[in-house]
Amino acid sequence: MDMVADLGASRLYRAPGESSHQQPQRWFNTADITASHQSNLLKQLNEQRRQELFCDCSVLVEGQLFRAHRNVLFASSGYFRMLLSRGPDGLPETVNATFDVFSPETFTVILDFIYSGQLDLSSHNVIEVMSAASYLQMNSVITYCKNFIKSSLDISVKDEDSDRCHSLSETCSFTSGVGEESTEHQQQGPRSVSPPPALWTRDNSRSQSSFMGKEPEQEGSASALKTNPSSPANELSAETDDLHDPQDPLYTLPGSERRRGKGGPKRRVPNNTRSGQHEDLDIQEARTLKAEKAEELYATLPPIVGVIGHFNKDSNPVMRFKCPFCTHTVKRKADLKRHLRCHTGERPYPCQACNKRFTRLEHLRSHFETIHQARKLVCRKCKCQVTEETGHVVCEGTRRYRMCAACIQEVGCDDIPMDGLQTANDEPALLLGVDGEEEGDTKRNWMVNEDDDLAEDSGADLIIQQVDDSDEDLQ
DNA sequence: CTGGGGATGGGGCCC
DNA sequence: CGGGCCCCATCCCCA
Repeated sequence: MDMVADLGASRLYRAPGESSHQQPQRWFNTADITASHQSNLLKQLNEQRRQELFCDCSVLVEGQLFRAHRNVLFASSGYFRMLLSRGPDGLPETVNATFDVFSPETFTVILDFIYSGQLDLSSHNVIEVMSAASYLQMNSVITYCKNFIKSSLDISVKDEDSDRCHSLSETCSFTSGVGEESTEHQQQGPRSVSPPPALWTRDNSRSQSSFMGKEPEQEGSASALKTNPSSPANELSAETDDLHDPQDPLYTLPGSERRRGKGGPKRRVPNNTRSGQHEDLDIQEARTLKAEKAEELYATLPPIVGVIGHFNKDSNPVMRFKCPFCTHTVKRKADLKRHLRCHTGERPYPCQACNKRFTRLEHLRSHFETIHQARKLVCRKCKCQVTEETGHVVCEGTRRYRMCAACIQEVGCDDIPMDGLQTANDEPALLLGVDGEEEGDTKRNWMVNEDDDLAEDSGADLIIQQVDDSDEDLQ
């Protein structure tokens, strides 16, 4: 057999006995062969499982028995790897495992994935499947679940996200479970044995919407996340925190801004390629979708579970609300809703000046006041107390801070590239609306519209100005 | 390497 | 129930 072409990972081989002069030629793409072989092998194994042929492993989940092959489980799950590789004397003829930390339905989804590569995720089971996958140490399933949740949460439908949506849909190709741990990053390769579910399309926001609306009647089926205090499922919280694309401005990782290093705030690239009318329509549509998706997000979360926290002095039970993602409980439902943002990554409060997003308005306000408004009456250099009159406001890009007159003089205006000295009543540009008109609602100062352009981060610019903050009062 | 300070995030709870 | 305040923990930067 001659190798006639090298196409990267896949190679083309000519069939035996065929010379290059013979026509027509039959080409064998080894990648196709491999995919086909793996697919057939998996089908065979699945069939054997269904007929309970050669099954040497019994898994009991809440009383329901599942039969499987230990080598398949071994190859698919870190948990089973540990379970099945212990003991110097080898394993008995049959291995039994018992689980009470997830439901039989959930394990069915997991097992079907292992044997078919099809992960039957829905908005109602994704949390429990992810929890079970975490317990069973099936990283690829966790990744799929994360992507699924992220997609559910991805309420940003900006054009700039299209490419990411595309890549997301690609990374959510649901591939074979066998050997997944070693090949889960090769999902775009020829190994993919099944197409992604219908919802994973390029425009995943829309498809997700339609998907979400597909199973409203199963609301009650989404049981609360079952956690085992000693189980790896407790890693779920950390795992869930990880699900956010650090590049996604709407769902940045908690603290990811800082982890990203000293690079400036991410700038949005204006899309000039489309007509204004089309853009307006899209923006309206995007806003509608965004609102709908936020509703869907909370509608599809696992039900909030009321648990008895403790007994008060009258021996009456005190109800608390349990987070479906972690073990945290709170007194008030509203507090739980706030807490959930640390799991969902939702950051609904963007800063007008730097586009950094926050989970809470108060955090945004605090950020805006300290970073962009120089509200702290302290000299940044010598830390001495200054007043609004004596503290000169130094602008560095979108950052503003105060320096006392002495420090200003010490630094020397010659050393500071100054764009000019603004008058006391000048509003900094970043506090204006995008079209330059001052907003009547001062809240708009730190809120940014989705279609607003970012304030330019003139990183090198340094402007010293005296500011009368009296009319910058935010509330 | 280390300690201090700033920025940020999250929880409790009051209004 | 949302907004807001206070407090604390953590991370990061810088001297």
